[in-house]
Amino acid sequence: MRSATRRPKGRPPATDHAAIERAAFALFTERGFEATTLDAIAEAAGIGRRTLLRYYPSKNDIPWGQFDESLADLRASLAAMPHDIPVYEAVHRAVLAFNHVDEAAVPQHRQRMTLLLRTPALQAHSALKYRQWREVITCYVAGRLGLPPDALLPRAVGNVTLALALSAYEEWLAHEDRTIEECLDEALSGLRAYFAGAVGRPRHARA
Amino acid sequence: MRSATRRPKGRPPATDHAAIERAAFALFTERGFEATTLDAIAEAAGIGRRTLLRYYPSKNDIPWGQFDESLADLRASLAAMPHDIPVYEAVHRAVLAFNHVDEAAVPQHRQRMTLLLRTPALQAHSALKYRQWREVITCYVAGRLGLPPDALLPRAVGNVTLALALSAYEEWLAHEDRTIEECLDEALSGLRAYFAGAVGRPRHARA
DNA sequence: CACACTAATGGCACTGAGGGTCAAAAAGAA
DNA sequence: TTCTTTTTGACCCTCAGTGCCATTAGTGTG
Repeated sequence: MRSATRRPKGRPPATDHAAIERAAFALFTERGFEATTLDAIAEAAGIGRRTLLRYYPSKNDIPWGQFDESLADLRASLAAMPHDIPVYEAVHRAVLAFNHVDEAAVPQHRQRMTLLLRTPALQAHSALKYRQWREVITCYVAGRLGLPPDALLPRAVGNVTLALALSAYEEWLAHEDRTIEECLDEALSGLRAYFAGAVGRPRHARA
Repeated sequence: MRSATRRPKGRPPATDHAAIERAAFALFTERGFEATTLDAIAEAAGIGRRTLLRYYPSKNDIPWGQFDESLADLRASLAAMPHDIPVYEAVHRAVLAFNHVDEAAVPQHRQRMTLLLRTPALQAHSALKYRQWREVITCYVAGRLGLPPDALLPRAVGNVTLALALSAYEEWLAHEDRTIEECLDEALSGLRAYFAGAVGRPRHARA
């Protein structure tokens, strides 16, 4: 049963991230995030509190799971984009691909994102996670435009792309029947119209 | 000397927000934000720690000062915008006005924004402040478009406008010689070009 | 002047997050 | 068995934030 990737040397881990997250999410949904203490999570996962804090640098990082590792996918996806499409198109496609989840995993993803987007402590902490995500976008855009990554435009595109993605996620959470892809598309096209000035002289509708 | 707005009743306050912020910023710049404890700030301000936490709900709120109150200005500024200009133009003008600071106050503003934008704990906490700021934009846009405030487009505009403002601030902080107005203008126009697809086939520049 | 009344203060105790240190536990290797 | 390696978890500490409550410093009244 334990043939694959044979154990290297010392004492084997008592648990893994998946098990901890299962225990943690059960408690979060039961009592809420803030009301769940690290002690409670550790006990539910059958480990010590100190060990729990070795698996995750902070309580706030638990709902994010292995997010940091997944950023490599986003980077790779961007790198694989053809060079003959507009930058915004490449970015949009990569964001769509990055946020695709299998049908079966949708309920878990909804639960996770609900927690992340509706819990104040996590809304705050997430800013630190988003920063890394934005950097991936920013670096790609800077590369495509031949600008340094700390130039205004690439950074603005990184910030704005994140803003769009979060808007789409909020919409997705509020409407059970929608897909993330739909929401992302709508957010992008709506914003393009907004910036083109094609939206916002509604002298006709209402009053 | 104490004629204006005579004291109402009970024990007079031992300090005020301005005095606390002065003491706090001195310590923040001296030792850094994280390394400054609430006890140290309270002592420097000549008050008890418990009292300090009545003036500010948390340590993270100190650098933000009276931000919440200033949101009323943003709201008013938007409400006063003419209805015959595109929504994005109205929003842009209001954001410019909101972020205008007097020449004399620029150094303090730089110091405050540096702290807010470059301190991880504050980057995180600021997300909660930004939320209220975004809501003001979102509600205005929703009103102009005849949509509910929780519709996708108004929310996206709120998120994106914040993203632009933050990008401009980062640029402003990195370049002593620039004004916030310039940076905001450049961010907005750059993004309009980006979304128009007018940017990003730089087959001519370099290689 | 003494006595209420009122609002701000600040001390005390408590919880919970997070980190540093280190001895014990549990595996493989010699 | 013994050595080596890695994880574990106990113990102790600091600091943010909260509830509670007696104290203090003013104002207003008899």
